[in-house]
Amino acid sequence: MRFIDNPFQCPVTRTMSIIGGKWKPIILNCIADKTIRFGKLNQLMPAISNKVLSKELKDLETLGLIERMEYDELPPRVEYKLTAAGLSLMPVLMEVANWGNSHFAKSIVS
Amino acid sequence: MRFIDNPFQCPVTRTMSIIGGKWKPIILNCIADKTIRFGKLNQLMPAISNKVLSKELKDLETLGLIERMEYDELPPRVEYKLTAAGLSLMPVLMEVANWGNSHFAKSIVS
DNA sequence: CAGTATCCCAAAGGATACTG
DNA sequence: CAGTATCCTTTGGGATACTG
Repeated sequence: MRFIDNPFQCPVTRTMSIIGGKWKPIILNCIADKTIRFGKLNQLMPAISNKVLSKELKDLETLGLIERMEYDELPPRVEYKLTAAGLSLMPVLMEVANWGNSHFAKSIVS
Repeated sequence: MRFIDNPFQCPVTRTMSIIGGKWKPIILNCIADKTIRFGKLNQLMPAISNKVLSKELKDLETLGLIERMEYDELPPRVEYKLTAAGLSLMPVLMEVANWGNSHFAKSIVS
């Protein structure tokens, strides 16, 4: 129980540091089982700023949850997709979503 | 898929706003199936400041995840325990922890 | 098209001292 | 004992303009 001294040794906290941000779960959900381009992601999430989207994608790549594929074309093309690790997160996100739905269903706008 | 415009309509994001903080999952875990006093929690988590602990507890109470019981004694005694909703979160936290353990096991100090 | 660069703001969290 | 009050630093995120 050492994480009581240092929360970042707690597996929950470490996972949260990955998916706990405002946009990361949504980005993962937008990628899902597709390969998708930067611009398409931006279009799916009009409220995210350019800077934040690119930073989040970098984070996710560094964590090994998504793969970035750059094609040598003009205009440039970059595609993202989930890695096996990224895919393995999806069921966890579903559990989290299920809890959110069953306990705060009133405020949902679908 | 409206949450793409407003992440707080996303059930994952809403759940994260509850358990995504630095301390809330740890607090819930420290309470677990016990009733526990403020001072005891502070002692279990020496790294959390007084102010933050009391704020987090208030948040969790407002959310209906814990119950606060105040006894009219001197010195004062206050005890906290999980509500049914709070308990229902524990399996979700376990899933999250399991993922964290299986994907980042190297950095764990137990 | 897929980003950077720059500047800015709000919110989270922390340290310390104090109180009914 | 169980908190408040005050002040401060850090972090996350956003707006906008620019570029290879």
